[in-house]
Order: sequence, then C-alpha cells, then structure tokens
Amino acid sequence: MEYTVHEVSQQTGISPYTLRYYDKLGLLPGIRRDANGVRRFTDSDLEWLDLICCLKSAGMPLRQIKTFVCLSHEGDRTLEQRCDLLFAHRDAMQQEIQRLQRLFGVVTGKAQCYQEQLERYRQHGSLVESSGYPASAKISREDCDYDG
Amino acid sequence: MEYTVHEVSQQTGISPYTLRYYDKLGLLPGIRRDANGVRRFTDSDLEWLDLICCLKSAGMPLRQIKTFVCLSHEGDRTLEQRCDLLFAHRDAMQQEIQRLQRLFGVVTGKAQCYQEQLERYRQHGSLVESSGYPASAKISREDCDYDG
DNA sequence: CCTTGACATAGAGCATGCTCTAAGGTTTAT
DNA sequence: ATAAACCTTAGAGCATGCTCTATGTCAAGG
Repeated sequence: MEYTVHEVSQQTGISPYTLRYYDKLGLLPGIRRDANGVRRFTDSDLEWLDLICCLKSAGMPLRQIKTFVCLSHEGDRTLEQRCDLLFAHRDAMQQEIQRLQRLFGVVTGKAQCYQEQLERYRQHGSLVESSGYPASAKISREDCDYDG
Repeated sequence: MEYTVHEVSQQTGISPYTLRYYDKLGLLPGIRRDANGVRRFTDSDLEWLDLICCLKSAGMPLRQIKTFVCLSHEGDRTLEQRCDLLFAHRDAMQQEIQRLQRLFGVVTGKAQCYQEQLERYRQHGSLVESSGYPASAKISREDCDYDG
C-alpha cells in the first residue's frame, strides 16, 4: 500500500504541513515520488515516521533525529553510533524525569502552603500573616537547584 | 540589601538580559527604581524570582507565571485562584512525568533492539536480517500513543 | 571637562517547531 | 475547455524564550 500526505495525515494525526516539513528537513528517508512528483508513503515510511514521532515525543530535537536517520541510511556500519545515540538520549530522559520529579515535590510543597493559607484565610476572613507571597511558601535553598 | 541587575545575575546565574526581559513581561512585581531609573532588587524580589524560576523550570509558560504573579498582586482574595493554578500545574507535571516514563520504556526497548543487532553484527560481520531499520526495533502499536 | 562604565530602552535577531499562503502543475468531472 | 480538487514548492508568519545591538542617560574619576 502507498499513501499520500493527506492519507498519512489522517492515519497519524500529523498535519500534511508537518509531514512535508519533516521531509524537507530530511527526516523522512527517501519517500518515493510518482511521475508527477507526488509523495507516495509506504508502510516502511510509516514505520520510520513512527520512530521519528517516538523520539520527538521523547524530547529529542529534530536535528538529532535527523542525525539518527542519516546514520541509518549509511547502513550497518553506523549501528554502534545509532545505538550510542539512543542510549545517550535514554540517559538524558532519565535525568529529565528525575529533575521533574524533584520539581514536582517542590511545586506540591508550594501548592500545599498556599492551600494552608487559603484555609486560614477562610477561617479568619483575612490572613494573620501579612502575605501570600513566596516567602511564606518558601522552601529550603537546597531544593531549589531547579535545572540540575 | 538591594541589588542591581548584574548583582542579581551573578547571584542567580540568570543573564541581565533575561532579568530585564522578565521585568518587561511583568513577571517581576514592582521592582523599585532609584532616581536614575536603575532597578534595585530587594531580597523579597529575589524570592519572587526564585518562585518564577521554579515554576519556569517546572514547565510553566511565562504567560501563566505572569497570570500567577498578577493574581498575587491583587491580594488575598485571589488566594483560591492561585492555589488552583498551582495544583493544576502540579497535575500537569504528573501527567508529563508519566508520559516520559512510558516513553522511557519505549526508547529503552528500541535502544536494546539496536544493541542486540549490534552484537549480532559484531559476531557475524554483517546482519542476518536485512536492516537495522525501525521494523526490527518495532514495538506494539499500543505502546505508541506517544503524546497521550 | 570629558572619558569610562554601568545602567536604561526599543527593537532586531536567533533557535525551534510548526503553520499557512501564494503560485503553480495535474487529473477529473461537467 | 474550464472549474474543482488534489498535489507541489518557496518562503512568510507565528509562538516561545531568550540574546544582543543601537542608542542614550547619568555619575564618578583622572
């Protein structure tokens, strides 16, 4: 089976604009064109697209995805590089997940502080302390290396 | 104590450009200016900045941070809205963390497939199967709702 | 007095990832 | 044959979040 950009768009939910954009960037490896220059996606192309979406959704920049795709086109001798690339991104993801988990704790803490203030406010009609400002939702400095 | 943009920059690692940009966007609540119009950050301003960085690092867009800051400026009666905003973002973070964890599994699976191929390649000098392409690193469709 | 240096602003530029418009070609139906 | 309905491309535009440049003001030091 072969598909046009619009058919692929309907199957994948990716806009035709985006599909052409990916093709222009070189993310889509050698899509066949018919006599009129119209793209004809194969099932294999769809599998590539699937990998691309997976990596993109996993936070890999398009440029790096392109690197991966280009390496793949060079054949088996680039297997190691591609493998390294995937594992490196996997590690980056782990770091990012841990960073977000840390921040999740921080934000939760701040939210709870605000909630406690809100409850005091509701009970007393106004806050005993003078503000709902950051200081009162403060957390220790050590928890604040937000981008670590 | 009061600080200039450059002093704040050195303390926080945020560039003076960015600090002025945040101020221009209205993220920094009423920084004092001296007679010459020079910004004088107070410790309280630094606490606000800290909260802003926390939220930004937690993935909140600047626009939403601005909303939060503006609400704070309206006083105690916006406590509930601010509380809701924080908890909503907390929930969004949880979704995002779960999404990344799912994808972490997917990427790990793909990486391992490539590694196995690489090992076969090293043992045999070439691959028995014809490609290192996505199909061979394929995973079931159900795992592929990348942005869910 | 005048240069140096730190501050200010407005606005341009850049990177990423789309999203759309304009202009044009081909096929199909009336 | 002419309009509709597709496709194509190049390139402009948009959103986010900076980053920098150009231009100017002001205060202190030689």
